[in-house]
Amino acid sequence: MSTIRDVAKRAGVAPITASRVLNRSGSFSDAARVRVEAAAAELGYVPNRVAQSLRSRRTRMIGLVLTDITNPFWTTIARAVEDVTSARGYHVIVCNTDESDAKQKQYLDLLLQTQVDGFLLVPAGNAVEEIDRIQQRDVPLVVLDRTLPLPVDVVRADSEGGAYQLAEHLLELGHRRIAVLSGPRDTSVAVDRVAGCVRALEERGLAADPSLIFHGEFTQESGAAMTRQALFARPQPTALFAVNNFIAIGAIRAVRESGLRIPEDIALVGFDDLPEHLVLEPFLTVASQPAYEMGRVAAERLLDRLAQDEPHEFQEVVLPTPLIVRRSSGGPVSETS
Amino acid sequence: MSTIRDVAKRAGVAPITASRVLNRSGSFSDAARVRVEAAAAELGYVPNRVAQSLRSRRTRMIGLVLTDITNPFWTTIARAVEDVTSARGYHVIVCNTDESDAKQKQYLDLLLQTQVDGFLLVPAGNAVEEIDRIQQRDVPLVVLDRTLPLPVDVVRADSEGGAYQLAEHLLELGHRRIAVLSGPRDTSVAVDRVAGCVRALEERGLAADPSLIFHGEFTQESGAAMTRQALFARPQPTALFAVNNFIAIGAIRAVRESGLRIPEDIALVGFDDLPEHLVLEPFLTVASQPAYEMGRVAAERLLDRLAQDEPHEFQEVVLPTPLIVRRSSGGPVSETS
DNA sequence: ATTTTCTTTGGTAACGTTACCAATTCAAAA
DNA sequence: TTTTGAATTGGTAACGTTACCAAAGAAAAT
Repeated sequence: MSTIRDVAKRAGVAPITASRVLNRSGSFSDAARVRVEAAAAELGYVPNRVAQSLRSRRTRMIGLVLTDITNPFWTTIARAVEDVTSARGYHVIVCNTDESDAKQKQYLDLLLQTQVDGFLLVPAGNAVEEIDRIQQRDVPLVVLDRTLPLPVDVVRADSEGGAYQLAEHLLELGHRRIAVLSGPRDTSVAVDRVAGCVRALEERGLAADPSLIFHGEFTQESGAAMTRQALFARPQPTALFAVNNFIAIGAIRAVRESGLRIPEDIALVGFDDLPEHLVLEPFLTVASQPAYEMGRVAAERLLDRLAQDEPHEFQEVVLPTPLIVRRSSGGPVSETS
Repeated sequence: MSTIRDVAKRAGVAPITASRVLNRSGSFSDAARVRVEAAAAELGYVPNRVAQSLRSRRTRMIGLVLTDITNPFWTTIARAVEDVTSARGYHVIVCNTDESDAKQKQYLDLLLQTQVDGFLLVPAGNAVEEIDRIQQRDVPLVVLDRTLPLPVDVVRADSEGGAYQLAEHLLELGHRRIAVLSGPRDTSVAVDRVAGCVRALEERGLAADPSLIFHGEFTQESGAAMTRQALFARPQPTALFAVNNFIAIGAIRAVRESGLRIPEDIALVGFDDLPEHLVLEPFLTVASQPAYEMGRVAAERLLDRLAQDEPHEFQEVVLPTPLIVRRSSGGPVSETS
């Protein structure tokens, strides 16, 4: 394969001049430009980004570390990130942690070695140490979706507020026993969504029943398992609150298994809308997170950080989570139910 | 940031010895190993993969170029690819072409510059020239999902066979007027699925009605548009055959718009199952493609190609597309319908 | 005509690593 | 004791590019 040296030789200039022409940097004569461009075309020259990166200390790659790209919420975010970054000449390396601390650490280590210019991270578990290591090395990082007890840029949705709205919606419909099906306790979104729900109850002078708050994982299986437990509670809850899309799907399955109907026998609300193009009959009442927007904003913020050199204030961007009422939450609940 | 030189100095050895210890290559004494490892740990040494790549001419990165990761079919494939390659220390760079030749060319060029070790490509449009360029440079490449008139490794599903089965299923139910909603003519899967359908008709001595074969894009909008046209045909088709999942969803929307019911008024079959975890009520009769398996096999094949040096025979792997019968195809059609 | 300034060009070195070759050490074999 | 061979270690250079510095030439100002 030909190098810039070959191009330069063929054009009768020094390699550095060829470099300047090909990168439109520095100055060069028109004659030089023509000859270099011709030589490059004739040789089918392909610049070697690895060498460029070594010299310039920039790889134009960013690491996108999320939990599971198979979840449409993350898929959409990944797509947004790719759209934004590729428009500016960056490549995206995608990694799935499956909420595992070990995998997360491994990926972050590897990405550091790869010298990615920046990180977009959905922190799994306790990522504080890892993030610290990254910041120590001055690699820009934007945390997505979740908060952490750390000074760091964050782009997320309003989990607490969304949950509050959902709970309020259920309360207005007359529900008083609401089972909350949540995720891992060390994940801010799981905690925030429970908190929003509890606040809605308390603002109405109602106490949240701790035995109706479940913590599991963000999976269908866990959602189904929590639902089965919830249905054992007496008096039985009249509504279920699933804190993410997979948990909601598991809940629906488990409710059906039990022979109950949604919303006639039990109401259900959830978080995260599924993309419009995937769902035929939108059915679930949700607090919808603006996934594409989150990815876009996070990627733009990261690129901004890459461009600026001076240290900066860390910012937290919180996007709204509008309530979308559909059938699953049902009409008002009669007093006897 | 510390380099291998710093580690070596601190350990009192030459850089090359430190390199040998850290990479477990060549030979070194136990004493050297201990000192180098200690030094590396104390300095928080992070090997620079860019420099390694420049020297070794391997980046341990592969490019995954597909049409749109937002489609669950591709999402699943991407996940499989990431699982397989990351287990062997490779990174995946994901690119969305949206079926655009221009975008595809741009991405492939960029990935060549990046010196990825290999390509997994879902070719958009006429990718022959681009692929040629890649093969010219001896970068291994595996084509996913689609065939091309080129000697190249391919991993795909049995489109023709799956379509044949679907058509047969409809014919057995008594349908005679089947509208085929297909994708771009320059995409092998679009052509193959039409062909499978036509073969099923012809084997029963029936002629395919060319006015019932539509070519559009692999999108919901296009699926809906083709469906509207199909419904204008007289006599009206009794069944619709959507060649991919997005087209099927568009078809369902358009049918509903028209006031008809599936399957009572018109039957529908499709290609590509949606992942189980996304669909509450599986409804669509489909030829299901083993997406994860396709991604896995393709990634493994590519990694094998990277490992071997000698030239090899190109292989085409065709995975089965089992028929899954559900409600959307309906029961037998009465003669009068 | 001389000085100043700007444009263009090139030489050298460096980014961090490892391939390649050569030297040294040490133990085992003769 | 000498020889042989294996294990260990290091020096040098190179991967392909561009940053940095300096020089040469051209154009403008005095």
